[in-house]
Amino acid sequence: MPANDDELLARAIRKLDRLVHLDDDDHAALTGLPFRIGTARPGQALVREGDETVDCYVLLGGYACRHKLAGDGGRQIVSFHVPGDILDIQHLLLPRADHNLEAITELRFARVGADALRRAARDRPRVAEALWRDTLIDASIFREWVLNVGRRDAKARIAHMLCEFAVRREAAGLGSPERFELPMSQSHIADATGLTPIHVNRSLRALSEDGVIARDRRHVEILDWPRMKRAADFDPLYLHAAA
Amino acid sequence: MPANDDELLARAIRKLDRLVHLDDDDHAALTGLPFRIGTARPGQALVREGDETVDCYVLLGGYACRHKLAGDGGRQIVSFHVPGDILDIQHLLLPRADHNLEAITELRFARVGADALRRAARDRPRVAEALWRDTLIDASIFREWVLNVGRRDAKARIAHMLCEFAVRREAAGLGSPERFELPMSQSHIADATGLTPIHVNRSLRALSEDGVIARDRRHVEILDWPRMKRAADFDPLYLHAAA
DNA sequence: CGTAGGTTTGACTGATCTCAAGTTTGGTGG
DNA sequence: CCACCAAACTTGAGATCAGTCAAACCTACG
Repeated sequence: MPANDDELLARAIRKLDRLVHLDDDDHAALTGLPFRIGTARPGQALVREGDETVDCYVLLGGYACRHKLAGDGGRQIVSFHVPGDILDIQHLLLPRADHNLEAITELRFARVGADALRRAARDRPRVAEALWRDTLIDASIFREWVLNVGRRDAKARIAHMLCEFAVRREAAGLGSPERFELPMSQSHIADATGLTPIHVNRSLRALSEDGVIARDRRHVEILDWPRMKRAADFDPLYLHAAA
Repeated sequence: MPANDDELLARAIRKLDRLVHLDDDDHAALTGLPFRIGTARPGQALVREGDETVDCYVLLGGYACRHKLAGDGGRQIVSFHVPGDILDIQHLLLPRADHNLEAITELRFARVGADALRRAARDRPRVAEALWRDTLIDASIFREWVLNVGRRDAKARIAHMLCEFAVRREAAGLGSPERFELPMSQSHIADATGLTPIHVNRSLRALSEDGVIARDRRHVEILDWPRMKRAADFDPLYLHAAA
């Protein structure tokens, strides 16, 4: 496991490097960016809808989500995030946040000034391209979520969310996709899938009874990956090998 | 109304100019891009999921949508498009299409080579920024759609879709948002909102009976815009003044 | 006209929600 | 180490929104 913040940040940059090959100067431009380390408690909001945007966040440790609120108080999570993810890149170019950014677990992150990052992107086309590409993959994931919430039944929706999470956390170097600990509560899963926590609970049990997953506390084991993919209607094309 | 293809293309470029101010050289770089005019019939696919990406499309006339298919055959429309929209910008940087692009009405469009457009973006930071910004607004709209489909009931979902369409077509210079013709069938609306066509029909009737809209064939009139916004839980912040 | 696609209506079914009540879990302080 | 508490999880019963199946009815267009 990476030991310190610098090494964790270097990982995030390597991730960008995988999206678009960066040369030494590009690397230098990114590693030279000033940043401040911050932490957050579970449930704490980092960015609120309507906020003016000042910083981007690089997740160093812990899990976070982005969500929006409906007028009737209903909450919709639009994405989950794992360490190494760069959050709120969209705020480099959009003046106001259109959604909330919230810690799920204890969080450690680096704040990078949006101005400085925007300047790096202006000066170095490949840096801009890598960041842009990252946001395009983000958008592809949102499209898949629209499909997930709009056209799949409860069991498939939840299974799909689990598949995506398993694959993305593996890509982030957090271990095997076959068995892992879920950082989010069943309420989080409900808000991500457009269901109620009660129905999430029942659907998770149904998936266990089907024999595709096993659960123990918040640990999930995917017993039969091909069958799980079928149950989830999961095809990782939409992740564009970001994961 | 604009008379010819060149004028229609100039409109699309002016739209980018509104996102990020472009100088004369930027304009020249864009207007100098080679393009081919194409047309499509209603229902015709322009891009299919899995396709290698070669071109971007600028919508000159008619309406289009992007959609994804679930394993069980269910279809989810993830966005509607009006003349002036640049489609498939994401394919500048992603090698394979993760969704389908389809004509709703008779369509007229310009195909621009992805290579040429990518080169323009590399050479001219402001061009890249404008295109990037356009894709970020796209992503914001997808987030709102996740919320729409995940957390609003049928009436609100449909009302929200109508509000967005009304605002965007007005922004594209296609006339008043108070009264307009819907290019899409009730099946299209169903696929966009995650409902069945039958329930869309009933919900549209309910909206009429509530007195917030009036319908005649495919014409829609929004009788009371403040009440409509409330019924739709519509707040245009997420459009980031793209519309 | 005749046909195909789109719209409308009705009756019934079913997935998911709501309300309500336990139970387990993990953390905190004595 | 134990008692307590809040949060999360689990289960049950009944209600409801939206889906399914089936059949007319438009309406545009060849």
